Amino acid sequence: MKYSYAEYVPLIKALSDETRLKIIDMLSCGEMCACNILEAFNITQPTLSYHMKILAESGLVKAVRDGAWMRYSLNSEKSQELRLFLENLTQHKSECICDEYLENLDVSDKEGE
Amino acid sequence: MKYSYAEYVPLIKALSDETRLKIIDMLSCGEMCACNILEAFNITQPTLSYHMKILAESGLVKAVRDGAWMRYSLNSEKSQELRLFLENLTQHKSECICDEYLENLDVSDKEGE
DNA sequence: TAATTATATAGATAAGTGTCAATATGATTT
DNA sequence: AAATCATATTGACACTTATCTATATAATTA
Repeated sequence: MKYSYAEYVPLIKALSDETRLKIIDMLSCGEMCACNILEAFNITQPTLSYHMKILAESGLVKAVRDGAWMRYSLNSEKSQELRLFLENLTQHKSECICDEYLENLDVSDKEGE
Repeated sequence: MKYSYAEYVPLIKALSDETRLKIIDMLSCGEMCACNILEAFNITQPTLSYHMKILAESGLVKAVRDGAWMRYSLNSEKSQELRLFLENLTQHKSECICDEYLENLDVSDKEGE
């Protein structure tokens, strides 16, 4: 595997918070507006807005303005992409990042020595 | 889905760092000792030790002392467990967390109102 | 036993995160 | 136009994170 790690970090970070995991789970049932989601949590409206921004910027959640409301929904392509990344990452590979690391030590994190 | 969100947060946090993603990728090729992993990165030994502790405590990585060395390997059961959790989380569900949230509002985060 | 090698811990620090209250913006309704 | 409703932004704050240097521990070798 190669060069895509950093790309997935914001995606994974977006999922590394309990509140956001619950929001994702709620959205898996279908589209919801912010006010509906807010009802389900003991957090303030600005805090929810903060979490929704992180989820939307990660690409996991689609955000569409509908008049005064924001309609949020899951981007299932993105979540599948993440699952595939994780599968590939953890899967046993014969062609391996270690080859580069250990043979010529010439990869991003370890520059010319 | 229910009550397991918090349990998965440390697991996901463990993956939310580029260095640790690369370590996981290296370990997907097979068992390695800390000194071998260290060679591949521009970080100090204590920093690697810190990352390995997070990975080991998350359960994603098995750590075994072998004399002076630490032998690290992937716990593929754990990574599969995570992938299944994510699949379940993002999958469309008819029986939904929202039912509880929106009908009786009586779940962990939102106590009695 | 002394030196060396491999790893862990402690303490410091800069940057990032999640939360809130206060306020702003933007859309709808009266 | 004014009031209201839905959402976003700002600034503050406590807490967490990733990193380092210095040092400790633990195992191996000379």
